[in-house]
Amino acid sequence: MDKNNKQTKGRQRIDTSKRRESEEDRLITFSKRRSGLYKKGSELCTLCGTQLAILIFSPSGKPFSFAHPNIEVIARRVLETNTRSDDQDYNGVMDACRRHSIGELNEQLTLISNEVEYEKERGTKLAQATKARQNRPLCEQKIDELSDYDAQKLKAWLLELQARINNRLDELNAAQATHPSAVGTIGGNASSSSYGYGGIHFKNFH
Amino acid sequence: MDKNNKQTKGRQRIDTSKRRESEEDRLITFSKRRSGLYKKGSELCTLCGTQLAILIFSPSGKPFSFAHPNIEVIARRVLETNTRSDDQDYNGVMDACRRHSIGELNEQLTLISNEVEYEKERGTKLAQATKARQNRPLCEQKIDELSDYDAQKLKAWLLELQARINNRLDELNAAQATHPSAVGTIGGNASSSSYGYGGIHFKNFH
DNA sequence: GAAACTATCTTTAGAGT
DNA sequence: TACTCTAAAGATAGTTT
Repeated sequence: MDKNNKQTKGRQRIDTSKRRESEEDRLITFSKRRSGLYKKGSELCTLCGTQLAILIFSPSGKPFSFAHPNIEVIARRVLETNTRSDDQDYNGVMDACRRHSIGELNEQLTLISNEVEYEKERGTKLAQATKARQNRPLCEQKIDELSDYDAQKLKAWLLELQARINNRLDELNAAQATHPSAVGTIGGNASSSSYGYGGIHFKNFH
Repeated sequence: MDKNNKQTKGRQRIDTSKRRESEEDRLITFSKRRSGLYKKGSELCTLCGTQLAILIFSPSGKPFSFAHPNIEVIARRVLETNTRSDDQDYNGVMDACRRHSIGELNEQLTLISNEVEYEKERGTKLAQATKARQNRPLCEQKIDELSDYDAQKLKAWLLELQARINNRLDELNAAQATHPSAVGTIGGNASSSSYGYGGIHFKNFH
């Protein structure tokens, strides 16, 4: 090899504001960067003591997830599903969330997120075993494979939520006459406080 | 300038397997790395055409989120919020977040996530304005302040979900007699698809 | 005290195996 | 297909403004 001729071209710049055209490149990049993202997330957790959940759907629609904490939660769920007996621990997780001043709905969201992840995985596992479920929509798999315990719990929450929403709807109906619909501009108001990477926007809520 | 006299020490290595001891360092690191994580996530979305959601709870329990897609939802909300004329407060609270696209239940998950975030923020804003609501539970604030549109939508989804859950419960009831409780090991099943960084585990669902 | 800077550390694109 | 290697691109810890 010529000394001036580097052994490889090394890392090349790519335009991160464009989708990779090649199917193969996209797959490779997805794999590499997903790992990178998980690692970053993991480090954020350990360095700052945060809790984190990442959900990714690949170009082909495959779901991937990363979360901290969750080994315990997922493990507990597996145990629960297998033996189903401990409300204690289950509620303990919820209480822990509450104590962290995460709002109730958010807590439920996290809970559901876990459901989804767990059931999704279990669905896949079962699918591998039976192959029969493979073509069913993901959402059905998830719901249809909820444990009795989780289904009851989820149902209870949904009922409660629904009641509150119905109240809200009643409220809105009652106030409908006095509710004018005004319209404002986005750009003018949002520009000073919102920004994005590559045209995608995000928010922090303080 | 003398090249040997560096202006700064530049980036120093830190141990990513340990929590930052200093409260201040932790806060700074959290802020910087959260941005970095969002950026990585964003790039992954654009490069590979994936759909993504990230939820982070800061050490103090504050929720942060990032998702792709959903700019439209946010945009509509900004419009809505702008009609209320307290844009200054709104801007002060807003920071950043990104959105792209996702699968069925996850789409709903993101939707709810947005609901939560939006309502939480709006709840806070209103609380600042009126002070009266401040002592009400967050969850009530959120539900009670849902727009008619969102409330209807959320309700519709809940009804559908509920129907599926009821089906599942019926299924479980019917199968109860024939349902032996099989027990499997966690490690055995999960090991082939889970691994981790620094003790935090994640999974891929194939 | 947030934003900018900069030297260094970390990630990763492309190529090879 | 999945690792490994290399060097450039990119992220960021500590500092300065």
